[in-house]
Amino acid sequence: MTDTFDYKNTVFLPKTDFPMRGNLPTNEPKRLAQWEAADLYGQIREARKDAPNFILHDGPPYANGSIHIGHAVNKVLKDIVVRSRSMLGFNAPYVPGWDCHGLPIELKVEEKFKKKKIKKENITDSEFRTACREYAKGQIDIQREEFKRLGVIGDWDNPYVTMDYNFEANTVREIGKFLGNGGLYKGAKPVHWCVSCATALAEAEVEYEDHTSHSIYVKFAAGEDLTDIDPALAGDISIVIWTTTPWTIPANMAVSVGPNIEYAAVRITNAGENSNLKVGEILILAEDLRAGVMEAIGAEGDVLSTINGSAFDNRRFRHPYLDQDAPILVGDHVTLEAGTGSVHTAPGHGQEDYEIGMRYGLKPFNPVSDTGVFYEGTPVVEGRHVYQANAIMVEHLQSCGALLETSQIKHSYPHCWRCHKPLIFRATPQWFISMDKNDLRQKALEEIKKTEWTPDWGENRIRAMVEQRPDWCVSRQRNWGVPITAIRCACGSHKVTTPEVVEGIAKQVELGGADVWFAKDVSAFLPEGAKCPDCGSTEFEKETDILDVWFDSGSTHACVVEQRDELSSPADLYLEGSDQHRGWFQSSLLESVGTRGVAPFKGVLTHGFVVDKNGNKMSKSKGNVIAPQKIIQQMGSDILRLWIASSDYSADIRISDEILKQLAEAYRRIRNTIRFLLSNLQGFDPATDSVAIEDRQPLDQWASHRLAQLERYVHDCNEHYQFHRIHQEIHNFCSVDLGGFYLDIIKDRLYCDAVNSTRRASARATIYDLADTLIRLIAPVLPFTAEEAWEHLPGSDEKSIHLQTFHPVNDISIDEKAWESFFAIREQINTAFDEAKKDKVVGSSIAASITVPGLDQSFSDSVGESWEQLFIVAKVESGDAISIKPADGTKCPRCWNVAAPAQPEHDIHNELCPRCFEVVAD
RNA sequence: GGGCUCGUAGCUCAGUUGGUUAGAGCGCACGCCUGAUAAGCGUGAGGUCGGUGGUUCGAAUCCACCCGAGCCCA
Repeated sequence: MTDTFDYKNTVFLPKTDFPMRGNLPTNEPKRLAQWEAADLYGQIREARKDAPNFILHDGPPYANGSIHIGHAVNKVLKDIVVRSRSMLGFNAPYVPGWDCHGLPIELKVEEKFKKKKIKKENITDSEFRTACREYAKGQIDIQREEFKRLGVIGDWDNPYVTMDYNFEANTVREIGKFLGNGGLYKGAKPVHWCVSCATALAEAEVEYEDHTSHSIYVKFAAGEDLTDIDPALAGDISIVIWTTTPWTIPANMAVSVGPNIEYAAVRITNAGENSNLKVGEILILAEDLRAGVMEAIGAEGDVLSTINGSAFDNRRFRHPYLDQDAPILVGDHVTLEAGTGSVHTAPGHGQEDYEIGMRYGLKPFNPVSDTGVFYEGTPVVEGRHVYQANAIMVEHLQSCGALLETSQIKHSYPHCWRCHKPLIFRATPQWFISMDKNDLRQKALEEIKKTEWTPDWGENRIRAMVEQRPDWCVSRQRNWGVPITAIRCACGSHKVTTPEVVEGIAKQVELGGADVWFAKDVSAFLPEGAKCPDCGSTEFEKETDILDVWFDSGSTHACVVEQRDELSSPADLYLEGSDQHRGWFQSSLLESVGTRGVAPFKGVLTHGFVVDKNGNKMSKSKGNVIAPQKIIQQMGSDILRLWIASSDYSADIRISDEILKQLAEAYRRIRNTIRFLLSNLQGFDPATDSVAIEDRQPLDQWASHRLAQLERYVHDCNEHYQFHRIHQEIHNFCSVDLGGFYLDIIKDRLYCDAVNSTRRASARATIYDLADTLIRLIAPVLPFTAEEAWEHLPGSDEKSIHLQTFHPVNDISIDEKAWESFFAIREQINTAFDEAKKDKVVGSSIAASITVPGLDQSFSDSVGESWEQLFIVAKVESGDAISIKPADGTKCPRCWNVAAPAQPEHDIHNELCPRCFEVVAD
């Protein structure tokens, strides 16, 4: 009889509908649809409406192209912040946004017209802008779906969009504030200029790439007697400059030398093959660079004398071929890194040249047009393009006797971020936001100090940048953007553009978009009979430049955070990649400080960039790009999110197939642990079946204590944005504390004890806590999985897990020392078991009898478990050493423990152990 | 070239104010179980803490330089 009695049905084996495999790629979209149908985001807002705000303000991605892995990292980190703050009890609305204006979209739209064979001349600016608007809208729709698929929760139906009329109107108001307070001025400065795109570029739009340039050494002859400086300076004297931009020679205005540099007067003794050198003439060179220069120009000479650079201050030298002076300027920007120690200075074509030129009263002279062609009347290069002018200039300088040497040099050179053509520096009329007017720089630095930077080195980084940065050039000579709505009088004054006028313009933009500025006559924006406050004229013109897109996005605190009811300013957190110290963090800071005197954020969090397994950046050419779409399709968003959460974002974040595989394994571990917990909660009702921690079995108290520790740890990590520690700790907890110990031991109770036994009830109550807490803790990182598990948790709120909060676990103190020594013995026993099993002494430990030295019976008593239970063996005896042998006795056919049967004479249940006999015989 | 940052086992991460033979999990190898089973458990092997020099009784931890990588700038 006993052979055939099936005890399996009397054992409470785990059972659950929560599947072992997540099947994420197919299940996640369904879950998204369910959340959307239920308006989960709206539900959360309603649930948290009275809670304190936590405002994470979204930095707008540029509305162009599909999202890449960097977008995914950024948006998921934001989402984890938003979800965790919500579960910490905050009201954390998330309003995503997009940056819509700017050159990249213009270029895309131009391409589209080109493909349709429509010439630029045949479309109006207005039509073009409409096309840009449509294109941006399409891009937003693409990215929105991709972001949603990542599980990012937010107000996707009402995002902010920088091309919305309201946003544009508020941008007009913001730039108007700078105009009103004098922070905005029109000047001419050399700016990075792309002659191909015919526009000025912001620093953020410049990329450095290798470029081969002409390197030239050029003589500038003395234009006056210099013997008062040093008697050696008699005869045929020249100062030698070195430059890699020969095309700027037509705009040369001066030669700069260093104040702390010694210059040698070198008399040529051997001119070698150099046709533009004569024996006896004297060259002025930095002494430290003399040897190298002499070798380069193929000549030999004697040093007659050395003279400090400052001695040449303002002395007259002559342009190599134009009938004009090139005075000597003394400046600290001159270095001995390369060249001759004397620097060709063209204030219209270089930042440093401009600055020193200003000090000496030299105007920035620029003979180059928007498209890079030299203006009419420019000697030698008139009508030629700057790209061609290098060769022309080299030839001309050679023929006029000024060129000493020319060669090719490969170096890093600024290029346009869009068309990748080499840039030039070109002085043009531009609008600037002054860093010093109204103490903008100083105030910004003070606000930086008040902001909480995560990681903390972010503060140093942005401070150094703000300390050094030049005035902010906010002009763009393009179409697709918010106009700088200044009205100019012929006298150059913009004073007619009063705050009232700006507000009137903004009102019109609200109704018709920024297009109205271009569409209407200037009179539409001025009051009747407006007169220039400076000259009394009544003739005005509209400025035509548009704003740098960084100004748009820098204004989001004003156009979004201050505008929307659910948000509040300043935001609690801005969270972006570390490149934004120079980008959005800075433009937002400067805009806000310049208009409101305070930073728009209380805290700033930055993350690193995604790199491949070797730590190298991802690029198409290297073929090491990993697309988020592919990961989602193959593994699911929760895996992608787990990767992001598990990475320490304060440095670069690595990704590879191996790393993803590892995360998939980790996911499985967490999922299966939760599954096991759920499977042992059949019929459990937390309302009636919970057990107070004081009343639980000591072993269960241990598990509860560990859970409480974990919960506190995760809580703390969430507060401090230390997400990777959360994953590490949860995973460890599942593997070591639960799988490797606790769950293994309580299986006996769960499966075999009587349904209503105290010990089983205690374990089930603990398991419920474990499941409930683990599901909450993973929810911000694994929103899909958490929701699915939540549905399977008995007695859980019918509302989404994402409406819940974290809650502390009741804790109870345990004897940590005693547990430590227990685990130490356990480890030794496990090692012994491993050998015993390999030697085939025993198979499973449950059928083994062991001896253990120095057992502390009081521990076993205090834990309320027998040693047999704790070690999961048949018999434990005290002995001199650890030994293992097969256990004597009968294997209970129900619980598989080896023991003496309770009723060997029983008709049916003659092999059952006492516990099982009681349960089965009832 | 400059500023900031990073470099601990194959992978992801710990490592408190410098102090005993540098930790965890995963992966791997070798076993066990077959009542978490396209699961679960155990044991084990892996590191001259990027390199070199220095400070110190003592350095993964402090300093200098170098190498590699990233972001930003020139």
